[in-house]
Amino acid sequence: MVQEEIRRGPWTEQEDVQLVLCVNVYGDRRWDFIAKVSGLKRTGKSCRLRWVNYLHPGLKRGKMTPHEERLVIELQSKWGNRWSRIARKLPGRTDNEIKNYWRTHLRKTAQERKKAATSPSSSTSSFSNCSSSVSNGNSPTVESVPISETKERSFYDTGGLGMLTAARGNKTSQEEEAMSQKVYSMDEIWKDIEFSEDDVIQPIYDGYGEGGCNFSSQTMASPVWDDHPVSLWMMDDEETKMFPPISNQFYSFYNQESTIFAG
DNA sequence: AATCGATACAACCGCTATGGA
DNA sequence: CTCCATAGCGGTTGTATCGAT
Repeated sequence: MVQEEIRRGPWTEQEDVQLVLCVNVYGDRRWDFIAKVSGLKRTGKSCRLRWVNYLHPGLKRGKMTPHEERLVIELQSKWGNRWSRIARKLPGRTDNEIKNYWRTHLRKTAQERKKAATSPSSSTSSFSNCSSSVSNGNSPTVESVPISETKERSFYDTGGLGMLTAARGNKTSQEEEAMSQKVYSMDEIWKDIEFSEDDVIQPIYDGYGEGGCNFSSQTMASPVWDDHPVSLWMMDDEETKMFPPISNQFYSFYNQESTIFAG
């Protein structure tokens, strides 16, 4: 048996759409199955991660608000590095995002502290505005983290998937220009999917996106299960083969959208 | 204009928890 | 009870981008 090559690295738009379609149809469980029927040469694990951290419609785009920052700091001090737990308190934020955020600030803070230690005169430094409750055994050395002094660009601010797309390939200037005019965000993808599959499956999501990011982790796809209690998961390998990879369906969708994706 | 370091984010890896056979 | 498959979690790494020099 020849092991099929597993793809790694950054996801392409095509893969993203394929995955979204699959999850839309089959739900966000059984990732190995999804990986198989989707035709994606990815592991189930990879699919899940991509979905959870990037494609989930409830994800909030944009940089952390001061309130969120404060919350992260407080919860981290309370619970330590229980990122998934912390993430549950921040609707629309993923554990990965919070983890990365914390790591960045942790490093920043460590540097600041180091600096402060070497120059006593600046010991009060810039952290005086931080939550006072921080600092217990859980968090390594951080006592506080600067809140909202972020001048950094925001990945999501600039178009999320669209920006990723622009960043990913070696686009020609024409393509980049087109991209800048037509940023194809996940929200739009979802709208398109809802539209194009309207008669195939009930839209699972309602009220996603900016402002409506009240997703509780189970909102996604579960309706599919509710509607199909004797689920597709009961297929064995043979049955799986009878399920054409979703990519076939995908291509019809993809073709419709090709002008957007391919320019 | 080129280079380099810092930053932010995506993705992977390894381990653990959980549930079903 | 044990074994196995799968999902989930936390840590780590890779890389694109930006700003400073």
